[in-house]
Amino acid sequence: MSRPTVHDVARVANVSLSTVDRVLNGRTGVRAATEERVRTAMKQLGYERDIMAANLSRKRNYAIHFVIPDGPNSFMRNLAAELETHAQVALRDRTEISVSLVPPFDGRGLAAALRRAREAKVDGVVMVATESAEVRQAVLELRAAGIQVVTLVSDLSASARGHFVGIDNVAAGRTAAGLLGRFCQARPGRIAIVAGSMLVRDHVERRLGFEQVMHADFPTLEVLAPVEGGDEAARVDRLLTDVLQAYPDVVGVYSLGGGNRGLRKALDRIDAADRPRVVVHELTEQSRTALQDGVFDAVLQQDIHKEVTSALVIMRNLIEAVPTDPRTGLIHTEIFLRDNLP
Amino acid sequence: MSRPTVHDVARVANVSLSTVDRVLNGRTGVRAATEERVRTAMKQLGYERDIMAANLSRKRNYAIHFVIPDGPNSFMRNLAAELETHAQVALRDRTEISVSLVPPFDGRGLAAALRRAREAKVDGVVMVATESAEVRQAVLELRAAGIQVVTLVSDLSASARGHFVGIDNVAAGRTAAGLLGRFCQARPGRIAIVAGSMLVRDHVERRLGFEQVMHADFPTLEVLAPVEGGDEAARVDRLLTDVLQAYPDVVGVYSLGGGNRGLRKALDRIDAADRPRVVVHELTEQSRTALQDGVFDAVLQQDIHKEVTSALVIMRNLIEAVPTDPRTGLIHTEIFLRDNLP
DNA sequence: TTGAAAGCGCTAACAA
DNA sequence: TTGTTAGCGCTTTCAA
Repeated sequence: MSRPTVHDVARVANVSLSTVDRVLNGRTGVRAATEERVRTAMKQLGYERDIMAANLSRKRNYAIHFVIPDGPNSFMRNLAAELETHAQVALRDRTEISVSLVPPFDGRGLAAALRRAREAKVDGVVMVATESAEVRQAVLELRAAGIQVVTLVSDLSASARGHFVGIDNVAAGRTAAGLLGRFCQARPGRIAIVAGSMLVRDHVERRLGFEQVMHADFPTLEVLAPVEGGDEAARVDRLLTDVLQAYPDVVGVYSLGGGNRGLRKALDRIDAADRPRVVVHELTEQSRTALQDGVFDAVLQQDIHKEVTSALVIMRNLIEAVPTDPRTGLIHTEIFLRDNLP
Repeated sequence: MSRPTVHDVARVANVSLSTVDRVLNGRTGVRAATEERVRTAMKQLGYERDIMAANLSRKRNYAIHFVIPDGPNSFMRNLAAELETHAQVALRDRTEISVSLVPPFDGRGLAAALRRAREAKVDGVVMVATESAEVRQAVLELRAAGIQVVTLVSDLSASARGHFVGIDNVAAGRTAAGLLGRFCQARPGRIAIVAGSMLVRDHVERRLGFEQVMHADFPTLEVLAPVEGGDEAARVDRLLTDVLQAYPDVVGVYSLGGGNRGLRKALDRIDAADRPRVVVHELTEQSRTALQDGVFDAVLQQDIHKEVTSALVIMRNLIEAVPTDPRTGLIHTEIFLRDNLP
């Protein structure tokens, strides 16, 4: 027995197709009594609308706009490349992806891009959020215009966004500590932290989680104050080299931002036997090689492909007002050792 | 500009809709010259068939049958629950999911279930494989009957299955070794392995990967021969207790199958300070609690939700002869410490 | 070997 | 307030 259609509902409720369609789509112009009859019929038959047929009829296309930061950050470059790929495939699912790049950490620029998206009358906006009052305002205006909003990678607090897709950065920091702490139990000593900038929310959260667990579970390891390398290789090299000279008993390093090339350089100056254990973020050519060479011990990563896929699924569900499995947006922080490199 | 349709192709090639349809679906009865004209038109227009419209027209329904092990193994219970959930949602995608349970580690029972699925004329079968000649034979028969086969969680060697969805179990074993080896560097000693059964490929592969890395990277740790607990708590408890008594210098345990409750029981009999480091598979109520209590150090996990979702996507693509992004079936082995429990 | 026409489940323009 | 009818892009009889 195949599933019931609008025809079946119409027949049972003793009305025409259009009337069924009207109540189905919440359009006006149906007497309460009639609507009731239709609803009863739908219940009775267990009717569920066939979204694909509906989309076919409507010639429905989902226009989804991504707003992501511009600049040299290799993670964001990967994101852009990922979107390029998805744009092709998504077409088959009646989804048109457009992308605009905005200056990083610039609330005003982001807000402007959101306004442009609203004027372009897209169906949904996915953005890597920067915290700012203007951005929150722009999001409210999008929602008021019936445009769905999803945050990606970086969330927006107290916002009207429909969903967040990304990893839990506090948990990532905690995980780094859980690993590094266990790795370093053979010889107590100090732990160095290399950050990009404490002006960036991810980094702040990662540091927070890291220190939480270090203090609670590995009290014999003393955590030094973070140095800020601005995600620049040369600066990271210089700063870390200074730290390693000032504290010869550094047994572990957590790098929670970019600039892994500089990190590696600094470490290569030390004898292999004396090198600290190292946990870093983001799987790149650099960090992959360093893992293989045994210079880095673990890499934490967020899978951009999964993030974009999830964002698209969530977006379509939001647009169709279909509920989404809450696990869809939850991106697990992946852990790579040299042993499970993809 | 909306995408080209069969009408456009027909017009450009100067043929009728049915002729376009014939070449589109590889049916016979088209002159070579005509077919060529149609193909040229499709190329020229960049035509891509709208699968949703095609399915609507065909009243296509995908009947997909899952065969999974029965018994108390909580990972498999979760899988069953997951399928229950998916069955509801999948209906919206014209997919009917059915499930049959077979005794674990029983090739004959699995083969019988596969035969029944063939007689039920489903479109595809997804199975958690047990290695056996009968199973391989049954798979060949399915394929001969035009039924697609996907293996889930545990693969079938030298088989005709169309795809495998699951984690890379060799890599998982290697990862376990990478973690456990680093965790145990403080005090050298022996490493115990608890397996379920060497009849399932995932367990064999995990052991393989584990021993590879242990021997190569941590030669001071001696790996004992695995004990087979059949994924049963009581047996795991008994076997591990025996091992721990026979070898008081066991500093690490890798449990690559089920029966974590038994594992925990055996460990609880030891003083906290003397307990070995422990890495296990599958996040369950049991293992989660043990992580929180510090009895287990790390849990490797495969996300069942993602696996089922991927299996369905791949299955539909296989049935439609549409290529699948190779990343779809590749499920990352997630690593949980007490610090990143979801 | 080819084509015309009806229909899949749903929507929308137009009538009544 | 309700109904009729013609599609959406594709498949499938049935004729030619």
